[in-house]
Amino acid sequence: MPELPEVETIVNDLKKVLPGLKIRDVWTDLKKLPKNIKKEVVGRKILKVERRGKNILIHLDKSLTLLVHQKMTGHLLYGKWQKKNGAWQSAIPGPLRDPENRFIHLIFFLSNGWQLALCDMRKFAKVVILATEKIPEEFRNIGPDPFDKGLSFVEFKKIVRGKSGKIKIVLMDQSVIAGIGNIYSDEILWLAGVHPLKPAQKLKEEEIKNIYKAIKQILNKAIKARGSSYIDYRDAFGRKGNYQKMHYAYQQTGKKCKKKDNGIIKKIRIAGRSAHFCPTHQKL
DNA sequence: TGCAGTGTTGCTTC
DNA sequence: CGAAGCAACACTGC
Repeated sequence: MPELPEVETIVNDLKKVLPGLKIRDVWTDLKKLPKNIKKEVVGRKILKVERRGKNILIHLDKSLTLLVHQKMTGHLLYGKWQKKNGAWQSAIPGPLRDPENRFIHLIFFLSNGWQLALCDMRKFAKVVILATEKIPEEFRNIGPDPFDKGLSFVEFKKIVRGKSGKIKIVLMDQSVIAGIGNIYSDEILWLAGVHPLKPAQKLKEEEIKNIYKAIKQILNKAIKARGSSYIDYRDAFGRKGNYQKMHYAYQQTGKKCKKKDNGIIKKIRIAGRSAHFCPTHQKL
């Protein structure tokens, strides 16, 4: 489930290999992909790769941008594949042959003989080509990045206090702050010591401050660990991340709280999704 | 064996 | 208007 740390990892990987290459051809079996994609991108040169929230932007020449949102099970891979018995198989041994990397649904063939592929078991990912100038409009509903210099505590407090609803839901709201999903909202609230069901408007100044600090601490730690590979996530070279080994709360149901407060991690459902927390130090 | 669980986003419904 | 539910989809595990 690629959230900010996973997208950041993939984007950093792709930054090392893609710029300067040209797209020579495109293959896909996705039905809902815009039909013009192939026509638009073939012959284009890749200039720059960047992240916006959980979105990946691949800037091309002729003022075009390829926008990829990996949604739940999508991840971009850089490698070489060949068709064998009707299925794409990695031509290179190693992590790309991990079974989680076998759901190849889109391939960009590059000018150096390598390929950029979208692996996406559930085919939820969004891939669109748009004029670079349309990006602000595309992202009109996306909030600041947690690492934006402009996002001071005062600003963050104002945003959070202005939202109704439970704090976990507010943290996952991409229009509030961009990049946090189910895994990291659990992790952030555990570290901040705030109950996921607490209404955002009822948070004390100190609690908001703890959340504000926890966001950066958790996300930085997860980026260093190259993201969470709870199930399917892999980096651009097909390798697992390591943050799932350090989870405090997410999927830790029944385990002892790592704060050593005798709490046992509990799992509840909030708005149809799982939430994990320690009832001892995360009080309502 | 069949069905619940897995989570992101946007759309629909109330 | 806001909150809740669901569809898009495929595979795993109980």
